[in-house]
Amino acid sequence: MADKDNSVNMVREGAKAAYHHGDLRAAVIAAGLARLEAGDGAELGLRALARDVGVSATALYRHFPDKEALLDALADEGLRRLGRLQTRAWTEAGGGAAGFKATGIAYVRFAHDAPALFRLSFTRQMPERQGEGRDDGGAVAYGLLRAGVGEMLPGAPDGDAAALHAWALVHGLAMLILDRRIAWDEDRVAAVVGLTFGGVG
Amino acid sequence: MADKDNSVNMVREGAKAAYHHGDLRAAVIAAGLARLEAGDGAELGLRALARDVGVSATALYRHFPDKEALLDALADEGLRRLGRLQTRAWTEAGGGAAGFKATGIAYVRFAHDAPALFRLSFTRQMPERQGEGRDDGGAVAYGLLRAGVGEMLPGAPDGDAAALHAWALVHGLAMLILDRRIAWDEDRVAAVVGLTFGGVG
DNA sequence: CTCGTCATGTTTACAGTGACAACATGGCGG
DNA sequence: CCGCCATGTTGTCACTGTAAACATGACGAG
Repeated sequence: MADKDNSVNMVREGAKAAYHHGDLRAAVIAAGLARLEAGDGAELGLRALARDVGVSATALYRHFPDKEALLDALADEGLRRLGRLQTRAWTEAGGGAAGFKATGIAYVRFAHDAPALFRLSFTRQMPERQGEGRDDGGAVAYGLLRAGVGEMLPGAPDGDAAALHAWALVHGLAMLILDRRIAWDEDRVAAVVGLTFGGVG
Repeated sequence: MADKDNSVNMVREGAKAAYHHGDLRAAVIAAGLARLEAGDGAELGLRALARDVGVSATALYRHFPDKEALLDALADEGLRRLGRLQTRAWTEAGGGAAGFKATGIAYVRFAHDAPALFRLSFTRQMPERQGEGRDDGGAVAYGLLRAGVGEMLPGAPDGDAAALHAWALVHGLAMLILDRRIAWDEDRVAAVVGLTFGGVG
């Protein structure tokens, strides 16, 4: 009658299940992403996450030192996806001014489409040793941004400021939309982004 | 020896303490702000907050339906402070282009100076009934922004887009700084903000 | 084949959290 | 004087992240 205890036990139903999972970690990350994609306020606790995979909660500690590390892994995957979306938008628009603008819009759209993942990805604070060889998933996104700015404004007096300006603009739009300060409206976003990113749309 | 139990009891030391606090709620909010100002990752739990005020944890439920409501109150105060800082920056700079720019910089500086409070203020999602007479603390800030844009660009083709553009820019900068994506550097911020807000600095 | 090793997963347990119900306190109006 | 009732307290619950001890089974050495 161990009913009142705060057990972390999971109920194994299928006798099929092997003792070792094969590739937990990957499975956990997948489950986490799925949970993030389903609902903005999706709460992902260790127990819930572990149950999704069909494993006991503490098993996750064999693959992540603590919950923070798990969230970091999810965040990194989020940045990776964002980078992919941006590169695709760039190429599909044929590069140049239109491509650069498309990149910015893709950034905001990603935030709108996957709010929880976007928020998680950027809310996670950068590690303290940030100077050196950061190989964050976000590196792709930022590299693309710099490249875009370089192509857009070859002789800009302050390329750095311009790049930061563009980034801050789309990031701000994304955040304001996520926090429901403003409503999602692709045309409006395009108009605002066009003010800085140039291009006619 | 009720030592192992998960009691919510607080240890009253002074016999001085009156049974009724007088003005809890205000005291709780003050304590919450103090806790937010001390450290970025300041954790504010009900028990800790209640202990600061010298009251039992569940007493807070007499003044706030739940923790969310408490956080909402703190968030509102944060927006209110932000609005005050912006108006002051505006007047101190003498209005006009310089004042508008100062307003933007004040926004980012506030985020840097009170990171936890800023984040809390904007992370709190707007209530669903957002259309009508929102009397959020943020109303001041946005009104100021619109006024600034109106003064700056009287005949702008798309004043709405310009206002949103300015807001998103400073909000994005603030968020990127909070999440340590970029470092706080007032000169750099001023340069970036100057690109949109005009003014020579 | 048998055995030991070792990564992986499970049990049990603990301290902490937000929240609710039942009870205590004491100021204020009839 | 007395009872009402807003305010504060005690006890308890379900839940969380996490650590320690234990179980399982794949795999290489003798």
